[in-house]
Amino acid sequence: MSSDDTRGRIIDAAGEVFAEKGFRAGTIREICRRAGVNLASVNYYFGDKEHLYIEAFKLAHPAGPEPNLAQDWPDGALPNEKLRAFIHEMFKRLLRVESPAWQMRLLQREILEPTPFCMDVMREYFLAKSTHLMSVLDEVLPPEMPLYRRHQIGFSIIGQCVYFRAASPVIRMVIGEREQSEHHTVESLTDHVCEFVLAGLGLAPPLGKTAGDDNRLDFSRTDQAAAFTPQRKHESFVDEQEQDRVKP
Amino acid sequence: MSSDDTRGRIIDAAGEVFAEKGFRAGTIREICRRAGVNLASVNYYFGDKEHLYIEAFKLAHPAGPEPNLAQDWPDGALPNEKLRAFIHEMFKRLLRVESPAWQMRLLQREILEPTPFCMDVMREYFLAKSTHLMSVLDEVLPPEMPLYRRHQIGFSIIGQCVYFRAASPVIRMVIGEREQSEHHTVESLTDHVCEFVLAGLGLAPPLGKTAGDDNRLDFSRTDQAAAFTPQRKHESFVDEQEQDRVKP
DNA sequence: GTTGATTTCAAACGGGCGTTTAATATAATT
DNA sequence: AATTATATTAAACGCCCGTTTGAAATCAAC
Repeated sequence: MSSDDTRGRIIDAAGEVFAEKGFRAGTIREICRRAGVNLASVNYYFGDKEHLYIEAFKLAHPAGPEPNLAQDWPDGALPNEKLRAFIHEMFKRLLRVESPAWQMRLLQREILEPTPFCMDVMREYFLAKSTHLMSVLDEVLPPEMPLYRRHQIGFSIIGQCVYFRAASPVIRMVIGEREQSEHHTVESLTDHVCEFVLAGLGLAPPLGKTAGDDNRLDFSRTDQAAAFTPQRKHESFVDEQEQDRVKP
Repeated sequence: MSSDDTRGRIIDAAGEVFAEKGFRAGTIREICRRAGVNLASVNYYFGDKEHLYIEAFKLAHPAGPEPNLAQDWPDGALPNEKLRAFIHEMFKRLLRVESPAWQMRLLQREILEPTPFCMDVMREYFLAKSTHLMSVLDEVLPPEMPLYRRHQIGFSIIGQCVYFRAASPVIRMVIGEREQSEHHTVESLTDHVCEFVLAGLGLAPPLGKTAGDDNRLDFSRTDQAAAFTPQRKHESFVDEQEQDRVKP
């Protein structure tokens, strides 16, 4: 258990604070206050703020046993099952609210705004993650598809997952608090991204209406859509969510 | 023209600096240095740093003429053409390197880490953007699909676009500088996301291999109802390990 | 040219930050 | 018990920040 000694308590508190506010805005004073230790302890145990951040990040990086290794799969697993497991794991980590919730937030922060001193750990982590996803995609994508194209597809999948987490404040502005808490859960988002991605890859039926004859462009567009699409629903965008926190 | 007087030069410089470093890390001193004005000018013209940020953000928000209004479309435009135009416009704004490159970066920053004083402008902007995307999707998605599902699809599309920009440093770590500069251009990424999204919606052929039936599910003929059968919730083979890492 | 308002300027203020220090308390070793 | 090593503490240092100030410069109108 790392939260017994001073050093461990500092790292834990640092992880929380840095994940919440970032490296620069997260202050040593708050970290020490939260850890219940003296201000000078950080410099005593870690030298300076930067090295404390690195230590916290190293702890966050391999956070928990990385379960998604290629050889972990049962031999008979279908590609869509593997893909689903990958996305599910991603959302579980991104959205988890349990005790060590800060690890993924810290990682996410490094993705979107890298600090110069963690590049090596980051590269290692993402190479592993990407390689794993690529190995799954390889079973699905045609062999003649160029590598850059496979990469684009992989990042499209990861990007969707990360976005739902990273942009959640702005998403809440659009769909309202209720819809978000109800439908942007691990399970619901996993279902959605899986459906969308698998459809794009041809492993599941497409999400659009299948009115036409084949999956070519469908020409039954405007009339049908205008007739059946309830326009009211768009007004529910405005969705009476009001939290104002404005300053005087 | 805003860049002639002192006030305008300050706003321009503030936009750049805030877009690069964020509200907190961007200092008034650097802004004034870049604008070539005295340090006290910010407080003379704007009162304080926060109001300067708001002014810069207001200028960034309607950056350029917003071309993507629903009524702008030619009446005969197909849904996939509209979708492509939406994605293309998104990437053009996200990846542009021309003179006012900072507007979208500032907006992107507010998406991923909102400052409390721009919420209103943000909400207005994103409601408009989302409503527009939804109106396009409505022509494609079956009318009985619930609203939350449409929202998820919309955010999946936007999320892909934003991610390619926001995570570009980490993406570069994985694919290398050459592949990124060569294939992560506005046109190449527009092509990719369009293909992927349209395939997911059934407006284009899927990206996966279509030849063999080795491990591929066959959806050659599916009725519409099949598209909405919920995925199995619990994949038993998915990892169960949620333990925290314990330090030795 | 004088007056009066507006704009620029150099300098400083107070506060929060990361970091250091030197003294003290605790533990370990002999 | 005495001595050394280790850990904690309160206080301070120096730095950069946003902000303020009061005087100098610039401009406008008569």
